[in-house]
Amino acid sequence: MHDDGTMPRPLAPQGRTGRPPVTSRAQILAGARQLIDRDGWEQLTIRKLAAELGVGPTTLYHHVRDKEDLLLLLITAYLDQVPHPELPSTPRDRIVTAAIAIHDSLAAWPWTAEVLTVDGFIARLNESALWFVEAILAGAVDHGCTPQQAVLIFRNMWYYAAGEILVRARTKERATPPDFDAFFSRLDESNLPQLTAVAHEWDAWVRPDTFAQGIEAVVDGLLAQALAT
Amino acid sequence: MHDDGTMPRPLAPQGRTGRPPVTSRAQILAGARQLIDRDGWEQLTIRKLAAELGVGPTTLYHHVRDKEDLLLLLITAYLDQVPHPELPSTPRDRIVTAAIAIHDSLAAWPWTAEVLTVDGFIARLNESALWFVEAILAGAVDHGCTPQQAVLIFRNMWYYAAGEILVRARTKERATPPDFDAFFSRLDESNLPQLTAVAHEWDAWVRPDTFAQGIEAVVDGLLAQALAT
DNA sequence: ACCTGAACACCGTTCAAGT
DNA sequence: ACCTGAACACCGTTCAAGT
Repeated sequence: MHDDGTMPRPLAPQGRTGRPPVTSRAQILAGARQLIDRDGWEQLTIRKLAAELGVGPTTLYHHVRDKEDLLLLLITAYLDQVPHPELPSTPRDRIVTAAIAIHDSLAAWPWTAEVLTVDGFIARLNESALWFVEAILAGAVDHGCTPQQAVLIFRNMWYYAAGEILVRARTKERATPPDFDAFFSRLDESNLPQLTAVAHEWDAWVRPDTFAQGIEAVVDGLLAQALAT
Repeated sequence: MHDDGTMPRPLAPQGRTGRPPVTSRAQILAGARQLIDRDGWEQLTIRKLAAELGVGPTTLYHHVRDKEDLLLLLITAYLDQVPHPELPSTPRDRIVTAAIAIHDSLAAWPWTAEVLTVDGFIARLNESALWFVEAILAGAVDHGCTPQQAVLIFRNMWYYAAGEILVRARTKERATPPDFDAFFSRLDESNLPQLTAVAHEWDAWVRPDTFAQGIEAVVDGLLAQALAT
């Protein structure tokens, strides 16, 4: 549990004492975001960020616990400013809408994929981001699920969304993958007939973003299973 | 496209020439696996692996392209030895059975999560592992899907499975997460009623492995959507 | 043909010393 | 209180020189 910067710090009697700060957590987060947007996610290192801010690398450790903490603060601040969508009237559509909104926000900033799977990620979100979780849980309960079913539905949707973001984030843009031809030629048509039949189309079929369609199928499947038991 | 070691190399006229090899790709893969099993995934570095084998670190680069290549070879060899399950008679159950089998194999060796999302992962699998992909595609087609629908169903199942493995692989074993109490106390009951209501149960509800149940719901949702259009 | 050590170009993080 | 450089303990990879 650490200071989130919203509490005014009690001042020493005669004002501040000791060496004055040269930076702050807010400046560090702003610098990190700038560095990522300008030079790419791979360029975000503690040392480069410090250089960007014009401070010593070790100074950052007075403002964030470690690099993972920095990343979590960054994603939290980002999700905090994501607008909440208008929710439709049926519970099922509310679930889908909330899921698409949070997914699209994360997918738009692909480096977030690197932090999505850290232990206790959901528990570290702030209230604005938890609004999406609440919308999904409430939608499931309104649809007729028990609270426990709602939690499991959320978790399964999270697996799907996180998997989609992670796989796509690491799929480079490219015309045709380098060894795709080698891949096709290795296929044994008699053992793998379906795969052989679709091999040449695979890349083109799999490239378009079908998250919205996919999450609808996932949600419908999960809701149907919950209500059937 | 590189030598996969199955082709006999043509010998020079008078037999081999030049400095004799001190190791081989097979030995490197065996050493890597031993290192992971004994010391954990984090301990697998090029340098430590070379030390384990008693060779110079740079020697490995004559047998594998780079570290990612090594990891892919390792997972390929592992998946190659995974037994193919008996497939049930209905297409829908064949899809579910194949998915659970491949998931459980990957989940049993959690470090594989690190490689699951590399670009073109599926295209680098060998025939034995592609058997699972074929089983899922064939199941979908037998159920009445078009080949394109079958490919998208496979891809969506892959997102779900990969997400589950990735999230779980990074979730440490623990009684109760350190700042879970802080998490609960931050929640505003009036804005987040559902979340507040389930907060204390969340961890216990989410901990059990429900992949088999989840993939059934996902498959049913995807198949229903495909047949409806 | 294959192996090697040295070197390059980095990392995240700790810590004692300084202001 | 806060900042700093030096240092620790590493990485993956390239490359010229060796056998």
